Amino acid sequence: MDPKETILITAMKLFGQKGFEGTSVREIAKDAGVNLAMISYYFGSKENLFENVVEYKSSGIKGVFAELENSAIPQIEKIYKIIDSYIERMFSNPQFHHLLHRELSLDQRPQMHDAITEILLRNVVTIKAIIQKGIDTSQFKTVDTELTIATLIGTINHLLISEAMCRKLLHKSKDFNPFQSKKLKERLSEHLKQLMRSHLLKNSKPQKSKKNL
Amino acid sequence: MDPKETILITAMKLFGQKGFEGTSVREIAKDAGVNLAMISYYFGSKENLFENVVEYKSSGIKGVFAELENSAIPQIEKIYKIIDSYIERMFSNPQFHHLLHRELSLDQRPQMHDAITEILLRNVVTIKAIIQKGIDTSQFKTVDTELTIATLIGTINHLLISEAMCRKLLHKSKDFNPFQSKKLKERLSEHLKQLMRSHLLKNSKPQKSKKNL
DNA sequence: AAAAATTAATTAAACGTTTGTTTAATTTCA
DNA sequence: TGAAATTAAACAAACGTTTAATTAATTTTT
Repeated sequence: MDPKETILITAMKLFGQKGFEGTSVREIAKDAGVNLAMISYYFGSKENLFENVVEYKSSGIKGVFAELENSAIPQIEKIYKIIDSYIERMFSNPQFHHLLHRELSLDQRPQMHDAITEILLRNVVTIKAIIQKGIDTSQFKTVDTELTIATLIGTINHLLISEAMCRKLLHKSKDFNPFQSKKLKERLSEHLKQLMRSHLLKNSKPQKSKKNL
Repeated sequence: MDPKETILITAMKLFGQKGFEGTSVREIAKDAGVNLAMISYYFGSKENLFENVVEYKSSGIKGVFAELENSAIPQIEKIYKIIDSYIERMFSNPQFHHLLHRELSLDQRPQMHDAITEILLRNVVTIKAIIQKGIDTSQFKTVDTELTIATLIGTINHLLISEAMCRKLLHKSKDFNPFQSKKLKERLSEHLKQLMRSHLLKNSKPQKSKKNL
């Protein structure tokens, strides 16, 4: 395989697990099975490798909600799709999300903050427009759109902070692997949809789920 | 001042800003105005200093909700108090929260994960009991209590991840300091209370705020 | 209460490793 | 033959920690 890409993937894994300062270039080289000097040869410096990792991994994250904005379905259903899309994406690579959040919370490389916030907030404009349209067309109550978005993303994120905390919060045993649990994703989806129905819809009947089928 | 405490406070500040691996003991010593060897003398090792920092800073965080549990006020008002208490606490020391979350997301010192989750989830049992009692006494709808807690804490946390992202999410200019903004705390409090009203209360009329006074 | 003895606190210097990066030589491939 | 890729070795700097010597504070003895 392309050694450059191997380095990127390995670096992403180790930076995610151990942090930037906690990972040595020797470790990356060894794990990737390439010579130490190859990293400087391809990327110049450790910091530049890091920037390349972020760029490489984020290039796959597209603005998938743009088409949703002008779709004909009810606004609340667009919210449902956004919820499921976010859950899917964030659960599919928790380590990369750790890396991004960790970097944002550090004062070490502030020049990267803009790039990372851009990645994390890539779809916020679209979501905001969808909620606002819901309000304008009287489908939704008047809510704080920006903080509603914080609630959506923040709830998902809170479960992804660490496996240990997620397990403790949900009272699960050690053999429960939260980040790979399909059940948890479905439970989270249910919760967020119910939450957003109550929060956004004007005549929000407590729409019961599977229980009374 | 007591040099031991000076070291703890300085270490907490630098670990919060630059991470554990990103901070050298020489830096801590210099910033604290003590000799380098004093850190080993008092704390034995850098890692032990880190554990002492977490212990030192978290000893102040008490379970203030215990008394609330058996209070006579409506359950939803207990939720209000919890919301304001969490906002106040988390906004009062964002850096320490960064430190805790960062440590949890790392594989570096897993022996600390239990201690940190204990700190972060210290009041979860109480909150859960309050929501559950609300459900049992028919004040609240049937909700996912655990994920409701994730929503509460996760929403606040999402705004605290970084000043840069918070500003971008709220479309504020660079001179806006989110972590010290009283207005933002009030706005967040309003949002979460409205959210929890809709989510929890059975007959949730859109209870308007200041706007129509 | 003063002097001596003992413990604690503080210091500068050095320890051996590990760090990110570079060099210069070698191999690979077109 | 020549450019690109890969290697082992070396670089200086920074790292956490320890040492041994010195000063400060406390306790014990007279």
